[in-house]
Amino acid sequence: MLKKGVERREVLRALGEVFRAHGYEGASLTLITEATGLGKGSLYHLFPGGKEQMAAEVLADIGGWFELNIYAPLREADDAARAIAAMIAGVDQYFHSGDRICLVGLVALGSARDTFTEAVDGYFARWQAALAQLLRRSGLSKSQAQRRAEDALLTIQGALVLARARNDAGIFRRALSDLTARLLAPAD
Amino acid sequence: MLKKGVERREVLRALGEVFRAHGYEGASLTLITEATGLGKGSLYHLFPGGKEQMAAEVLADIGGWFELNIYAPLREADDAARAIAAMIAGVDQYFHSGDRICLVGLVALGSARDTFTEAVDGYFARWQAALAQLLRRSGLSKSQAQRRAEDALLTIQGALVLARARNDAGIFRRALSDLTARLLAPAD
DNA sequence: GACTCTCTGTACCGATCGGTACAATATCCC
DNA sequence: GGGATATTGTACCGATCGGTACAGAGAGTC
Repeated sequence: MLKKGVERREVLRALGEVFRAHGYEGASLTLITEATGLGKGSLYHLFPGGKEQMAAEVLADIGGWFELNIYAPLREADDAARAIAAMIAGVDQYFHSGDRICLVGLVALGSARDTFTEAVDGYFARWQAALAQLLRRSGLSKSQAQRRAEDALLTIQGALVLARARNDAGIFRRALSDLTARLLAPAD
Repeated sequence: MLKKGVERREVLRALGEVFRAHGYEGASLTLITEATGLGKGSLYHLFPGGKEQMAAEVLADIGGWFELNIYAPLREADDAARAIAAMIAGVDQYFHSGDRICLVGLVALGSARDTFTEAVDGYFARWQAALAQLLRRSGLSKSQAQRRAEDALLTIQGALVLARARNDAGIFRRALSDLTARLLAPAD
């Protein structure tokens, strides 16, 4: 029998990696059973809603991780430089320095976006809001803060795409480094 | 009978839109026949290599478009500001101001990347080389030029992802505008 | 040990997948 | 018009898709 809380989290992690590797459409139940070590019986017992529920929970789990490790620290910080460094470090860790892509970005590009609109939009919306809020506290105007936060998110996503396309994780590391400087620059 | 050159190009355009909308794995032959108006018979007559050949030719076609409309002008330009403005205008046109995603980026994120490594890598490599070459001629160091070109590509890709994720094409337009300024800035 | 209730492996479902075979139909050249 | 060739629609292939049914194994309780 499952130790409910613990095991489910591990299953979600494995599910996340399958969806990351093959996309929502490409992640067949065969691949999923292999990656999780769970047969269809267990899978549909855990997720009666099938593949859609699995993906939804994975996205929610990712959202939870970012809420805890990225957004909340951003909101609560009083030292902007330190908070931004922490965010960059967290992002670097989460994406394995560019070796791991962003599932939310992948879903956003595919046709599964329509099924998970809210999760996808919310992921970026909350991130941008938390970051913009910090930048605003550090002296930027509202619109400048929002624009700069937008730039940060798009840079991270683009760096992940390009790093994977060119199979060069260095692209991601360089982008994060440049981004840090850009976020900390004085208002222009 | 097909007027070979003309019709094939139109078929490739339709194929491109299907792959853009559903990804490589998600683009079923049913969707393809609907989008192209061609039955399986015609499809496999035109592309004996099946789906893989279709995608390969679509990617090659895209590469050709960028070669002609983006890379070559970049290489041949002598006025950097004008050339960069032209590139941005071309990109804005191609991606319908943020309403259309980049198929190469989408393929890069999916598991189909391994099948089309060369096309995906080449698309970005040629772009970066052409842009870096121009920036170098305009006075930047080799490494600065390369880094700045890399930043340009990643910004465009990220803007497309974020614009689609948040369903806000304005993100793409703002990113292109900022990018223009960043590309034209003096060496730092 | 018997009674629950949770969990899981297996067989199976209809639908659809990418791809093939091929006869029928156009279109071309002469 | 006839013969060659290019193109197409349709039927069909085995494999796999996501999902369901259900019997039985496993664990917890008394």
